[in-house]
Amino acid sequence: MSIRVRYAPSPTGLQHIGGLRTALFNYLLARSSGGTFVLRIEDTDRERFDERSLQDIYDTFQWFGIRWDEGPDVGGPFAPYIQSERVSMYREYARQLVESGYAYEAFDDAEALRESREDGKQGYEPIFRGMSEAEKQKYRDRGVPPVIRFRTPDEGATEFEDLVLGRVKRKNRDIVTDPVLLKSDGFPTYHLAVVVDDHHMEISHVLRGQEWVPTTGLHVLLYKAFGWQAPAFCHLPMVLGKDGQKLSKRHGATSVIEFRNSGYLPEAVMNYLSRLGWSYDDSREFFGQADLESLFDVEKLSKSPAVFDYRKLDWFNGSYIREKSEDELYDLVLPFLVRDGLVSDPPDDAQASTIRAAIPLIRERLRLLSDASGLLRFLLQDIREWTVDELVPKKTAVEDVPDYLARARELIQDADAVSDDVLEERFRAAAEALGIKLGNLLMPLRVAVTGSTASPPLFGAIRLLGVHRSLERVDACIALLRKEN
RNA sequence: GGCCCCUUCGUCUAUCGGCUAGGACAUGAGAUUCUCAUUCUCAAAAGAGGGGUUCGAUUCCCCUAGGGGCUACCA
Repeated sequence: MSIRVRYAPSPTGLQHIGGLRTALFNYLLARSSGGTFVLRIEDTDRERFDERSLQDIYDTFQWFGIRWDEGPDVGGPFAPYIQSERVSMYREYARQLVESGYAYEAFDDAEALRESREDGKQGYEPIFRGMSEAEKQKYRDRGVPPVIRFRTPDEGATEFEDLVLGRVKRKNRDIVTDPVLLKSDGFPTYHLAVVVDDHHMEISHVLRGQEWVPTTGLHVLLYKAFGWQAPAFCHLPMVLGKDGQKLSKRHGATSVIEFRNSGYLPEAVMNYLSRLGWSYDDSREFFGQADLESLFDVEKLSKSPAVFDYRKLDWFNGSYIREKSEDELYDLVLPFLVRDGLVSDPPDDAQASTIRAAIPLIRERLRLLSDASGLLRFLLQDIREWTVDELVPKKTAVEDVPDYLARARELIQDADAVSDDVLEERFRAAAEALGIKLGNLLMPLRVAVTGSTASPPLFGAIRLLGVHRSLERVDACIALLRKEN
C-alpha cells in the first residue's frame, strides 16, 4: 500500500517554524517513499479563524520550495481539502456514533464549563451521559443547542504503536472524559475531524508533534468506534526555545515569514530544520532538498525534544549564501536593499551595476541576506557624519591623522588604474616612511571612505565608490579633524 | 494535582552490549589577512543519580530526580 501523509495546519495565524518542520517531515516521507503529500486546512475553529492565514500558508510553502500533491488549490481525488467545506460529513458521522451508542447529546452551558475550569476544577462530569430522552427533550424545548460528546470507556486501556515512541499505552479512564466531538455551532472538534478526514483521505501515516501523544488514545478509540483501521502514528519530537520551553515569540522569530524577512535562505532553513529530530550519520551536515527527498527515513527520527539554535541556522545560512553565484546573490539581495531604502525600485542602471560589482566583495561577509544593506550603505548613500573616535586609530594622536589621510589621499588618486598589490605596496612604503603601522594608515582611510571600521576590502571599496567621491570623503574627514583639533 | 513522553559536550546529534564516547554549531587559542569576514589548525567540553541483568553497560530493565507536553464546545 502506498504511503499517504498530510500536513494539516489550522488557519489561525502565521505559519510557525515548528509547523514548517512537521510539514517538511511529512513531505520528505512522501517523497522518499514514492508516496503522496496532502495539504488539508483545518479551519473548524471559527472564532480563531484568521483571513490572512490561508494566503500565508501558500506563500510560506512557495518560498520554502515544497508543494503538495493534493490540496485545496490543486485539488485531488478526496476534495474538498478544507474542513469547513466538509461539515455535513462530520455531522453525519457524529450522528452515526450517537446511533451506535458511542456518543450522546449533551446540553452543557459552555460558559459555565469554562468558568468552572477557571476555578481550578478539572475533568468533566458527564451528567448527560445517562440522561433519559424525556429529560433531554426539555433542553431541546428550551432551545439549548446540543453538542455531541464521545462516551469514553471507564474500563480497559487503549494502546497504539508509534513509529518513534514504540508502544504507547493508556488507561481509558485517563483519557479525557467524554470529549466534545461536534460543537454547538455544528462544527467538529479536531478529534472528530481529524479521524474522519484521515480515514477518508486514506492517510497511511500521521506525522505530527508530540503534543498530540496524550490525545492519540482518544483517536484510536474513535477509529474503533467507527470500525476503521487506524493509520500508523509517528510523533515528532517537539521544538523548544533556549530555555527548554516550547518555542515561542520571546525566543525570537517563530513565524516563517519573519525568517524570510530577516534574510534567511529557504534551503538553509530546510537543511537546519531537517536536523531537528532527525539525523543521517555521524558526520554529514549538509543536505540539499534532493538529498533529503531520497535519504529521509523515519527510522532515524529521535525521541527527545530539540532546542532551536538560531546561531547554527545562521551558520547554515552563511554557508548557503557563499555557494550562490554572483547573479543569484544579486537577485536575492536586491529586495532587501530596496526595502531598506538604499536603491530605487527598480534600481537604476548605475545602482544595479554598482551592486553587481560589489557582490563578490560582500559575499563571504553575509550571514543574512539583509546584512547586505549595512555592508553596501556607504556605496548607495552619502555619509553625513563621521565619528572622530573611529577615524583615529588606537594609540594615535588626533593631530596626526589629517596628515595620514592627506598622504593616503595622494596614494589613491589613480586607484582605478593600478592593482590592489601595487596600492598595498605603496601604503606599506608610506606607512614605513611615516613610522606607523600599515593598519594605522589604512584605518582612517577606511573610516573616511566607508564610514565604518569594518568594511569590504578597502581598495575595492574605493573603486566601487569612485576615486572622486572617495577623495571628497577623505577631504571632508581631514577638515573635520582639523576643526576638531 | 493527574496522566503521558523524554534524558550523551552549552546546543543539534552519532553510538542499535566491547568507547581511547565521533561529528557539527557556539566558545577559547593560533595561522592567514589592510578592517570585518572567509578559510585553516588546535583546545576545552557529555553518557542525571541509584540499583539491577551481563564476562562487559552510554547502550537492556527498574526506581528516583529533572525537563517537557496534555488535562477546552483550540488545534
